[in-house]
This record gives sequence, C-alpha cells and structure tokens, in this order.
Amino acid sequence: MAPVFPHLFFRVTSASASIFPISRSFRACFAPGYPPFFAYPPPADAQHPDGTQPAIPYPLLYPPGMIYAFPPPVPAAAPAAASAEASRPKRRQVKMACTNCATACKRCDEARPCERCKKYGVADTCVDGQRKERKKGIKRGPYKRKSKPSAEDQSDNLQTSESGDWTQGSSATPPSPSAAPAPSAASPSAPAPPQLPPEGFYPIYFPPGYPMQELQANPVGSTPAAAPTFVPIFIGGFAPYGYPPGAMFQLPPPGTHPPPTPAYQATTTEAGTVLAADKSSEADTDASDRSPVVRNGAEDSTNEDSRDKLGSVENANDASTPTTNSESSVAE
DNA sequence: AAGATCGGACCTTCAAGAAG
DNA sequence: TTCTTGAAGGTCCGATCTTA
Repeated sequence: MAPVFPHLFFRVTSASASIFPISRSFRACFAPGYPPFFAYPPPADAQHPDGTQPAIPYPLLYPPGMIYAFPPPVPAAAPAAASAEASRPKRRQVKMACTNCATACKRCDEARPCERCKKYGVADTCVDGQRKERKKGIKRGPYKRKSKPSAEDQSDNLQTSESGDWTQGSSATPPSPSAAPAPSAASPSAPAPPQLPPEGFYPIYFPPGYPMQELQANPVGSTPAAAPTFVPIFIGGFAPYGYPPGAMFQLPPPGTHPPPTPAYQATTTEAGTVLAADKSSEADTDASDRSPVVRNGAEDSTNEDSRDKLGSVENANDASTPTTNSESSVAE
C-alpha cells in the first residue's frame, strides 16, 4: 500500500540545481509565492537508526530540490525573553568525540576520521577516546517528585491552530509507510489529542492557511478510499535516510493553493538554529540562501572548521606522530 | 589576523530511588 | 517492573591568550 503524502512544495536552490539540472518548464511548475515544503527534521544523529547521518537539507531526485527542516509551531504570545530562550537551539553533541577534538575542545562528528581531523591532516590519529566508567554505589538522597505535566503541556508542539499557527497532521493512530491511511479520529468539534509520530517517523507541518481540507480530499499517493477527513502525515525517513517504499512526490494542482501569509519563521530543532525562513517567492535561490535555513551538525562543523585550527592534537596523541600536513591536502 | 588554549555552560547517560 | 530524578562524565562554545 502506498504511503500518503501531502502535496509537496520544493525549493530549488542553485546548489541543488547544479546537481540536478532543472528545466525551465519544470521550474515553472513551482507554485509562485508558495513557500518550500518543510519537513520536521530527523531526530538527533545519535538517535537515528543509521546513527551517522547529519540532519542536512534533504536533496530530492524527483523532482530535484531540497527539503528543509521545518519548525514546530511557536507559541503565539511568548514574552520576548522567554521566546528568545525557547528559540535557542539545543546544542547537539556527538556520543563520543575523537581524542583530537576532545583535547582541543572542538566539535567532532560521528565519522572516523572526523571532518576536523581530515581537514587538518591528522585523520590517522582520529580515534575514540576511552570513556570512564560511571561510579556505582553512590547514595542519593530522597528525590523530589515533580508533578506530572498537564495534557496541554504535552501538546505544546502539536496541531491545532486555527489562526496563523503552524499545523501538523496528527491522528490517533499514525500510519506506517506501508499501512493504509487510517481515517483520523479528529473532527471539527472534537479534535483528537495530538500524537507524536511513531519511532522513525517524522511529522509534517503545514504553513498557516494551508488548505487542509483540500489536501485531505486529494492526498497524493493515497488510496481511492482515502478518508475525507484530514489524513495524518508521518514520513518514515527522508533522503538521505531513504524514502518509504512507494513514496511519490507531486506538485499541487495549479491554482489550487493560494500562497499563505509570508510572515513565518523557520526554526529547526537541534542543529536547528532559528532563522528567518525564506520569505521570497522565488523558486530559485542562491547558496547563501540555503545555509541559514538549516544549521545542522555537519554545517556547524564545516563553519567551525573554517575558523578553527586543529587544537593540540599532537599532544593528545603520540607526540612523535608528525602532524604537519597542510590543510590544502584535505578535500573540502 | 589567525591560530591555540581552556573555563565553564550545556548535554547525555545511567544508577538510585520512588511508584505502580 | 517501570518511571523519574539528578549527578557524573562528557562535549564544545566562545572568550582570551599567543604567535606569525
């Protein structure tokens, strides 16, 4: 059974266009003024099944373009300080930094040799350090049990917005990619409680004003028996993680989706740095446009590497090991 | 100006303790 | 047995120092 996908809007960057040549006629398919499709970013690298792939913009082969990480809804009226605090991206760490990076107190990545070591020509000494064993038998005092979070607390990130908030598809029983789209338990009068996607699945959020009803009635790739109510969208894996079996992407019917209000902001989780989303209606953008949209671990690393030199890597390893390779020898 | 160093904020992990 | 807490141990940001 084919998984259900919404109409997707792809943003084509010059970078992606250079990789995947895009014909003029194809570009014309992009809904003018419509924002690119954003997908909720994959979980932390360390938590992801493959455990190694950074959360980068996802290149698509069909059609060529990029899917960008997309922000969960932002609380409407948060105090400035609080919102600033909330919008601050959580720092993501690798499970274990290599000895070189650990010594230099610099960002590492999961790969071995890590990018930083490769960049500075010490790939041969890029190894995991030894983790100390946690002490056992430490007595702990009586802990204070916190009160359970309320239901509304738990639904912070999820659906329900009737005026201008981002909306996420949800259902009482999120479908798997191979399962038929189950009719949502939600109804206008009694919306179903928001649900987190199942393990390995990522929810899709829709921009304000997105024609949900239309989407429900005409889900791309859905079965003929698609329910008239909104079909929750959970995607199990994005490139480079791999598409769900039978996944298909399709542009919306021309003229059926008026552009939503442009005033939105894109944040990403994690790596996610809060950034102004591309408000431009142009389908084609340059590379500088791309970098601010998603700031992930890989990009972080790259940026950092550009301004940091390798720390005392020599000291962290065999002092006799020559480490004078020039940076130019490292492929960027 | 650019690279190196490192203090300390931030994050993850997991054993202890509490609750069901 | 499962859940929750909270501290140990770790990563790495960013300010400061050093060097070319």
